[in-house]
Parts: sequence; structure tokens; C-alpha cells
Amino acid sequence: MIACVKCGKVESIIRSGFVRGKQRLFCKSCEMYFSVTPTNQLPTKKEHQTTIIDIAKALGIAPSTVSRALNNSSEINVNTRNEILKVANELDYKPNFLAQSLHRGETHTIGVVIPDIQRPFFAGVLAGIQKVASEAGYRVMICQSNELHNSETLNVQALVASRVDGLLISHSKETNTFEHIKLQLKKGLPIVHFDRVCDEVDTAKVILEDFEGSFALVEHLIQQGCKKIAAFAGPQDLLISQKRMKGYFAALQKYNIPIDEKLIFYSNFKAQDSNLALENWLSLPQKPDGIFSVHYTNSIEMIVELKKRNINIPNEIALSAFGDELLASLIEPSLTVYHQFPYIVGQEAANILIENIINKDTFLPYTKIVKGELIIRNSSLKQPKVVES
Amino acid sequence: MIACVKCGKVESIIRSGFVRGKQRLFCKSCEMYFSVTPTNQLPTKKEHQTTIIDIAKALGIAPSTVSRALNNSSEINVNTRNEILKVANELDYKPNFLAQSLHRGETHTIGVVIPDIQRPFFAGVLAGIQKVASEAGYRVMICQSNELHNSETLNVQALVASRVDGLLISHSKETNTFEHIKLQLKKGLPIVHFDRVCDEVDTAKVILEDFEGSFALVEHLIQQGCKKIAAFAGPQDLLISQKRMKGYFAALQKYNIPIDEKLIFYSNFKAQDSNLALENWLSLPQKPDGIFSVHYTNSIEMIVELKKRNINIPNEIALSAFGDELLASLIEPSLTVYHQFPYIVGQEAANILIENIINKDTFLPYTKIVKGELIIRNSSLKQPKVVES
DNA sequence: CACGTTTTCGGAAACGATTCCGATAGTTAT
DNA sequence: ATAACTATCGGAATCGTTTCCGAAAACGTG
Repeated sequence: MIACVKCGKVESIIRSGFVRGKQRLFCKSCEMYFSVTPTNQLPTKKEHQTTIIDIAKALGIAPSTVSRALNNSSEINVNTRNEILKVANELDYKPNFLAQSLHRGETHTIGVVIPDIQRPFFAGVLAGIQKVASEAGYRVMICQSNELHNSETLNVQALVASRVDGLLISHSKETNTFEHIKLQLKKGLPIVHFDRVCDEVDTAKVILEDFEGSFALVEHLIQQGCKKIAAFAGPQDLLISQKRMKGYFAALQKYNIPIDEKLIFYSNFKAQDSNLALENWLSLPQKPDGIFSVHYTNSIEMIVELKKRNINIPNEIALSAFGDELLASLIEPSLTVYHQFPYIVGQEAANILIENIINKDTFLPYTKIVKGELIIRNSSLKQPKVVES
Repeated sequence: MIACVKCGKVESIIRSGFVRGKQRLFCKSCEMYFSVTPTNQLPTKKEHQTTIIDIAKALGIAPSTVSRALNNSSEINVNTRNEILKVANELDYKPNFLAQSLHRGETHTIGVVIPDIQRPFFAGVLAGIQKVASEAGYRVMICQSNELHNSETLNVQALVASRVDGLLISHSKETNTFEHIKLQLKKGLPIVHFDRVCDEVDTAKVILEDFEGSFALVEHLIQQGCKKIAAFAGPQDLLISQKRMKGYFAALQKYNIPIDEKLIFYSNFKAQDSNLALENWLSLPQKPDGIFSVHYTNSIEMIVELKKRNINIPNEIALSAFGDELLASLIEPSLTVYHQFPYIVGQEAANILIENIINKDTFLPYTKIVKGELIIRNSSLKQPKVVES
């Protein structure tokens, strides 16, 4: 059936085991082994993206010359280059990004690890990152940790395997060890933290005014006459949650209001936590007259619940919270917030990362603070604002 | 100063022009040219990610053997493999994704082009895509078109240059020519459309029940007693906008309600369009008693505006709209919507794309419909719902 | 033991682009 | 005219993996 690839004889062929599932053969007269490929598929046109070599062949020149032409090298004749560019255009040549990256050892891609794309804050950050990155000629690869430490670690590894040039990361709520970051940092990967940063490692960071923001939010409640201000806090591990609570404590201290542990609810942001906290507080002999929350989502849930219970906002209980969304302005009563600027956070973080990537050896990490803004609305303003038309 | 690299003589060296900015030299006795590299930087440890060759050298074997060990090939001795895996682990070997991809001609990466990450619908879709992709071992690269056709085209090109294995795309509002898609499709790139699809090209698609949804929304308004139902439509070019309007027309027709062009406002979703439309409608001699909107954002803006004008919802004017968000349920009155499932859309689209990638030659494009759900709320329900606790 | 088989491995090509090195022909300076 | 350059290009190495081909050694069976 099968003829020797060299002599063409059929009778001298013997089977000689298998290699990778393919029949291996031996020609006695030629004394050589060969194996048969499954007389395979039709030539299928081989949807071959045109390469630099195709262009070289078409013009009868060397690939190196083509490369020089495409890269605007000075070592090439103008006429040659024009000729090459013409052919490249005709053949719709597109450089193979993988080959380029492999050669120069950099991918012009930055990796982003965030807890959750669907959170408006992170979506805004992403948009900012995308803008800066694409303008600088960088691609962006995004991973979600879904607030899981393990997932975050895997994401980092995957991005490193993809050889990203740098990493932007905001840690998951679970994360309280940072070996995965330290390891990559030691290997020389530029990393920039944002929002949920990590103080243990020496990276550049972009942070929000967590302390100042919560201080302002709480101070505002005090100025509105609140005496007993409850706090809906985040996980005790989470750095930004700590910082925000420090602002809360500081504001209370400034106005000589004693800290009451019973008024602090540490939450992992589980679904029912807002109601749980509220339940707790409302059953106290001395109910709070103000609620500060480290995250606006919980405040909104509380507003809904308070309205069900016919508790007047802000007169019985006033609310203020971190973070802003369309939501905060549309709910009734509208929510007083410390508004953050996620888009700017993203832009800053991406800029710093790219700076770090470009000046890899000389770059010195620093921290950038993106200021927020206190937006006072009806959830805390005891003399209701006049609705402007 | 400089000795010949071959004979080591210094006196026989003459300068011989420049190559790439570097001094080129010529040794008279050896009759050979060479050039000096700038006696360069300190050895800087060369943050060298360990390669397969490092492992091979460490064990005194061939790289091919190492590769076989790492890939669980059958053509390798168990002991050899264990030995190799041990060393690989010690040296913290991580395969170079670029080299692998270059060799096998696929990147295990899928590209996504969406109009805007910050829109909750697309964020949800992305989350669904990410989940399916990462479970299947695919990376995801995301680009935003910002609703610009030109930007969309550039995104597609960038993703193709990155050699993504497939493309998920939802078109920008501007897009009404599809050459950029057809080109890639012809080259054999698997493409799946979702949401804002394109009927001109033969790709797989994941679509929402645009017709059925708007039909249900409008029918519901009619059943609530509305006689003159206005429609806030999208751009006339946009396919899904057309489909949704068809549902509107069909519902009117079913109940023998004449179509009134003055009650239809075609919008490009500019900032002030909701108010413009409202202004128009309210100044008509016969004001509408119901408003259907192809996008919930506009309905929410209208609710705010109608409340300012003290127009009762739903009794004077009832509203219903496409798309759902937390927002729709929290605003007062809460908004009746046709709820979509973006996360499922993303999952379906990613699944189909991966199917397409894997069975590249046998895959036949098909269209998957992701059903929505009519959620009736107070903006349209003329006998107000009892608020359940 | 002899011969066919299997197991296991090394060498080299390939993926596509860049760049180093060298070579040639042409150009300028002396 | 000769020496010294310059401009321009080809060939080969390189990036890190995979895989094809071949070969040696081990194995098995009559």
C-alpha cells in the first residue's frame, strides 16, 4: 500500500512500531525509517496571515530588509522601502504581535486585577485605565478575583504567564497576605496598586482620601446635630475599611463624642448585613440618630428599609456614605456621599504604571491621592434643600 | 585602546565608519570588521525568567526532552520526567505563553469589543464572558469603542494583531457598515455577535427578545388602560432599536391603536433627549398617557422630570422600558421593565465562540435567543401594588 | 540468540520578527 | 588614483516552545 518515500518501492516496507499514534515504517532497501501522516485533509488554503517572509519572497529580497523597511530603519534605500511598503499593503500585512513580543521580551500589555467588573466604581476605573493605556499603545488584559484571594493569586499568575509588562491591582476583600505580589515584585514586574492597596510592599499606589472622606462625612452628620452616630464598617482586615473607620473615630473625637462599640457593625458585605445592622441598632435602648457607612450600597439598602419602617430620614436618622452613583442621587431621599472619581483613579494608576514600565530601573514608587468631594443631599440635610429647577 | 577580537592586536585596528551609531572597526592583520558595543552596563542579574533550556542544561539533557516531560508526553521515561519536574519546580519555571502561542498559532485569548464598560448591561455581559472563558482556559482582552465606529474598527484590528482566537462584538451605535467584520470573517476568524448584532454577515449571534420584550411592555401599558402611548426610540440605524420599535408597532396594531408619528421620538441617546422628548409630548394638544422607552435610562430621567412637574405616575402617564437595574427598582415610583439577563448573554456568547473556535471548520453559525422577563412595577400599575414586607 | 518492537531521547526545524555581523558597491576625501 | 567611508543589503542568530525525524538502547518472543 505504502511506498518508500525515497526509493518508491512497496515490497521493501515493513511496519516498525508507532510514534505518537502514527504508524512508523522502515524501508529495507533504503534502510530508513519514516512514518505516514494520515494522507490528510485537503490543502484548505491555509488561512495564512501574510508574513514578512512572504513579502521578501514576493520581491526576491531578504526578510531583514523587509523588517528594516517596515520599521523605518535608516539603513534602507528609500525606493526599496517604498516598494516594500507597497507590496506589504497589497498583501495586507499585519505584524505578528506574538513574534514581536517574543523577540523584544515585552508585550505592551498591562494586566488588571479587580474584584468585580460589575461594581460601578471598578467599571469606571477600568474605563480610565483603558483610555490611558490605549493612547499609550498598550493593550489591557482584565481579570476578576470575585473577591476571592485564591482567585486573585491565580489571576496574577495567569497575567504573568501572559508576560504582561506591568500589573494594576486592587485587592480582594479576603486578601491579607501578599506573597503573590511580593514574588512578582522581586522578579522585577512593575506593579501599581489602586484603591484597595497594600502597605506591606513597596509599590506605587493610587488611593482615595479615605480618612479625609469619612471624616468629612461624619463631621457633616455631627454638624447636622447628630449625637449618636452608628458606623457600618467593612471587614477589619481590609485596609481601606480601616482607614475609613479612622476618619470616623477622628471626627467623633474632635467633637468629643464617645465611641460606642455597640454602634459599630463590621460587615463582610454579605447580602443581609445592612438589615442585620439596622436591626441591631434599632433595638438599642438609645437608637442612633445618624448612620455613616463605608459603602453607599449599604446605605441605600438601609434607606429602603427605614422607609418601610416609617422612620424619618434625615430627622430621626440621617445617613451619609462613601461612594457615589447615579443611584445615590435618584433615591428618595437622595443620599449624602463622599463622591469618588474612579475614572481619574484609573487614569492615574495607568499613567504611573506606564511610567514605571518605561523607567523600570530608575522608577521610585510613590503614592498618588485622588481627592473626592463631599456631596450633601437630603438623607442628611435636616433643613431640606430647595429643589432647584 | 581597542584590541582585535581575533588576534588581540591593538595597533592594526582602524576605524571604519559607523553602523547603527556604533563605531565600526577593521583589523588590518586579520582583515576583518567588527564593531564595539558600548562596554556596557553592569551584568544587572538579567531578571531572566527560567526557560526550558535552563532546565535542560541543569540536567544535561535536550530541551525537547524537557518539553515532553512538561507536556506529559507518552514518549518519556517516568523517572526522567519526575527529575525534570523537580528541577522545573525548583527553578520556578513558568512556560512562556508568547512562545507557545507563536508556535501553535493560537493564543487561547478571545477579544471583546463593547461600546462602554461602564454601562451595567455590558459590565454584566463581560462578567459572564470572563467566567466561561476562564473556566475554559481562555484569556479575555477587552476593548471599548465608546460608541464610535472608527474606534470599533481600530479595536478589531488591534485584537487581530494580538492574534486573538476569536472575537465577541456588540456594535457601536454609529456602526452601519460592517466591512471590518466581513474582512476578518473571510480570513477565518471566529466571530460571535451579541446584543447589537449585524444581520449582514453570517456569524453566530446571541440576541435578546427585542421584539417580544417591547411587545410585552407596550401591551402591558395598553392593558393598564393607556390609549396614547408615546415611544422613545433609539437611532433608526441601530438594528435592535428597529426590532424594539417593531414590537411597539405590533402591540399597537393588535389593539387597533393608530400609530401617531408625533408620539415617536428618535434619539441618539444624547444627554438632554429625554427632556426634549417629554417637552414635545407634553406640549401636544393630546398628551400621551403612556410612554414606552427602548432604554430604561431615559425612562428614569423622565420620571425625575415628571415628578418635578407634578404629573402623576402612573395615573396621568404610565411608563415602561427596556432593561433593568437596581435603579429601576429603587426609584419612586419603581419602573416597569423588561428585564434582561446580561450575565447569561455573556455566558452564551462566550460558549458559542469557544465552540466556534474549537470546531473551526465544521461550525455552523446559529442564533441564540436569551429570554427576558417582564417585571411590572409601580410606574405602570394603576392599582398600586401592595408593598410586601 | 536473533530479529522485530518499543521506549526513550537528541538534534534540528519551525513559528515570525528583529538585529547583529559582515559584505559589497558606491562615494568622498586626500 | 588610492584610501577611507557610507549606504544598503543578505545571512544567520535569537526569542522560547513544540514537534518532526531519526537513532540508540532496551525489550520481547520464538
